Amino acid sequence: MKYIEKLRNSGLRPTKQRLQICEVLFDTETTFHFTINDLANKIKRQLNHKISLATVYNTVHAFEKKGYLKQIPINSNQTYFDTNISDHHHFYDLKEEKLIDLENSDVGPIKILKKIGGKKIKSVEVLVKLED
Amino acid sequence: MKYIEKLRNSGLRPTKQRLQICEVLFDTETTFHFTINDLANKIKRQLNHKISLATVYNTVHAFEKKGYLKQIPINSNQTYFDTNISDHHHFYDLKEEKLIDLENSDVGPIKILKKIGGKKIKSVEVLVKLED
DNA sequence: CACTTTTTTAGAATCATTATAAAGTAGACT
DNA sequence: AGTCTACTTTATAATGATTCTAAAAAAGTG
Repeated sequence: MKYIEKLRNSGLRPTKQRLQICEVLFDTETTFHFTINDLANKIKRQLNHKISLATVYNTVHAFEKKGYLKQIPINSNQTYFDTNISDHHHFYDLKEEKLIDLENSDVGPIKILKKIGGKKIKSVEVLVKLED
Repeated sequence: MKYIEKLRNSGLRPTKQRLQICEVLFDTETTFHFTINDLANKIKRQLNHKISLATVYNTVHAFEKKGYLKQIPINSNQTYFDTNISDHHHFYDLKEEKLIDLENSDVGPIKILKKIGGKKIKSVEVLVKLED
């Protein structure tokens, strides 16, 4: 199985649950956005059995820490994650409450002119809110 | 009192609590970032009495809806607000867990090349994460 | 297999936020 | 000032996402 190596290399034991979550997250044509709840439902639908919610939380956080998922900075009562870990941005459709990817190439280059002493820029994320 | 008009013009009755919250929020040299909890504490400290937490929530949301406050898009267990309602951005210092303003003039112009049919851009917000 | 460490799990705990509904207040009109 | 109505405030309860707990299960090692 192709995810066993990946997990081992990250120092994560390739357990049944983690491998199944990998399938649901990464065996897809396209990347997608999700909340923990979305993911738990998708797992149940797709694998026909449930994985404990605590495990889903643990796994998503572990994957995020390892860089296999990204959190999307947006204000919502739930946390949104993205399986697209490339350097990119988001539209947020306020009416539909839906996120849409915005590739880096669709945003002109961003220059941050202000510097903060002793700190390095880790990421630059753009959120474009849309209305009708 | 200078906030009475402002509130009335927004269709908000100028109640004692709202006026006091206006003082705490807007009678300052500089703008600032806060969570509801920060604000509730600041009120208690500065006015020497408490305003019900529910009222603080109600008022902050009312002010945000009217455009007197902005929510800052960031992932945290609490919601961050900003009394700086000018078009600007933020640094987020991951180590200190602190927000720092980033004026529009400190960010090169941002061009959003992708268009979404029937939707207008309401805002463009940049979050720059900082590490050591 | 025996042993240690990590992981999973159900359920409880936490904590920010929102809802409720009763009491208080503002504004308008006499 | 008094009356009326609609809006506000308030304490408290309810909600709901997330985290914690600690016991059972599974993985890795020899």
